[in-house]
Amino acid sequence: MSFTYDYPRPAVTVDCVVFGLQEQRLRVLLIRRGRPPFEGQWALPGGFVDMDEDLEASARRELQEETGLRDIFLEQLYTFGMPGRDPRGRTISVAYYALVNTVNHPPRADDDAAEAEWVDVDRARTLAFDHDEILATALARLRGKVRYQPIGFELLPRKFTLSQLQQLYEVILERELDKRNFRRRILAMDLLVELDEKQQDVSHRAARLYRFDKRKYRSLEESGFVFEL
Amino acid sequence: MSFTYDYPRPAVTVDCVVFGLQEQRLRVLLIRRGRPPFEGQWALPGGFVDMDEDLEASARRELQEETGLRDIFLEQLYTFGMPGRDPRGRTISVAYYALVNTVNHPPRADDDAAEAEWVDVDRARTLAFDHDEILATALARLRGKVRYQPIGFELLPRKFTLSQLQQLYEVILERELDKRNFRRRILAMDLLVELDEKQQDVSHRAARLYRFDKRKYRSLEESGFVFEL
DNA sequence: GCTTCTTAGTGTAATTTTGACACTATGAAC
DNA sequence: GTTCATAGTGTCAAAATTACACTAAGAAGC
Repeated sequence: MSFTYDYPRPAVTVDCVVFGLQEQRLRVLLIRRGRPPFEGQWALPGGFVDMDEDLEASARRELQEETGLRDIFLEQLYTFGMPGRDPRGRTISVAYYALVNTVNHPPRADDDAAEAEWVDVDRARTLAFDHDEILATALARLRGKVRYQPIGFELLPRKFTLSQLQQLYEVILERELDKRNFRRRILAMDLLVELDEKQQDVSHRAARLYRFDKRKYRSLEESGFVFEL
Repeated sequence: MSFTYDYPRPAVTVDCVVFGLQEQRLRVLLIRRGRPPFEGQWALPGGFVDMDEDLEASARRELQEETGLRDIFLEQLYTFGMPGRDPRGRTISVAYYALVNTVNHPPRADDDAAEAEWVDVDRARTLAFDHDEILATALARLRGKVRYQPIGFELLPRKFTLSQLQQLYEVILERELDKRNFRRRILAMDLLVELDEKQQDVSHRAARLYRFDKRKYRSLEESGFVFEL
């Protein structure tokens, strides 16, 4: 079967930059390509957009197919369309970035992807296509956005300690934060719920657990509150 | 002539939300469509992406063709691809937003566009396609971005007074600012060059003119400075 | 069970930043 | 020379930010 048009059309794909946190390092989920072009090279998960499918739905479908991830934070990043970025012909890629708690989401290769793996963002290099550039764009976006939108929580388990939260911000922003000042700030926003629970299985004093109250955030947001770290 | 592919492909377009300032109001440049679909309705300038042309180049070409605008601030906004957004069939639109000093850029209808006009952003409604949504997205982006990137200057003439700058921010952010505090802040950033010139042809005390020093901004930016209003 | 080790958790004082606020200066028009 | 419109300027109180160091808890090892 084939499809004919009066004017030439580019192919349209989606690619996803999935960030996760492992061992105090920021990671990105890559797949090893199982077919040409760039067979055997690391690449971002992604694929062609179906004709009757919304762009975000495409991204979610490809993620599920190639890595098993579903129901995660996903947001459009940027659209890359430089002629020549795909050797198969003109291809426009709508890139998304996603944040997951990697403990809940072990990688899993599937379908076209030969292999899926969490890679340290600083070590992910020479990816297929222009995926280095897409990754760099996603990193810049994450570093910018994390400061004025409470998206960092998406990288942590539902229950977390304040130290974990602080480490998260330190890893993303690449600078150290003062413990007391950090706690004062984040608690003053009144977005965290203090739980009646403590960390388990640590060989030192166990820290109190908190969770992020997304509903409270949404309602504060409506009354003009802006998250800012 | 026709073009055939093994799989169906969406059409890809670019659309531009061009903002300008006129009579202390924020305006958007619209064209009246000269052909179906939505013939006669107001729409954003835009059109189909050529096969060998970068996305931003497409946006600039369409802007020039339809409105005569060139060499302006232009940045990618978001990509809209909901099935059904174009009655002619699946169409994905990469939207850009632009900022111009409207004094230098009078509208001019051209080519496919029957008419081009600056419309008050609050009065622009029931545009063709999903252009209402694109405009709303662009407005939100402008309001967000103007606070932490010095892009507002793109809407003013090269030489401007501090009062004009303040009004600009008041219009975009939709709130009043204190004159003395505004001046203190903006001058403290050391991004404006005080010129040896005053306003001409005003029937009251003439204000000093300033210009934005983009080079200084870039160098401060590199050393970690962040613009913030 | 005592010591050690590791991380949790807490307060204050100095400095800086913010926000509120009102009058004089200049220059054109009448 | 009076009127009118906008330009331009400083201070003080309150709030926010920064820098900074010790005690508390609990598991591990002896």
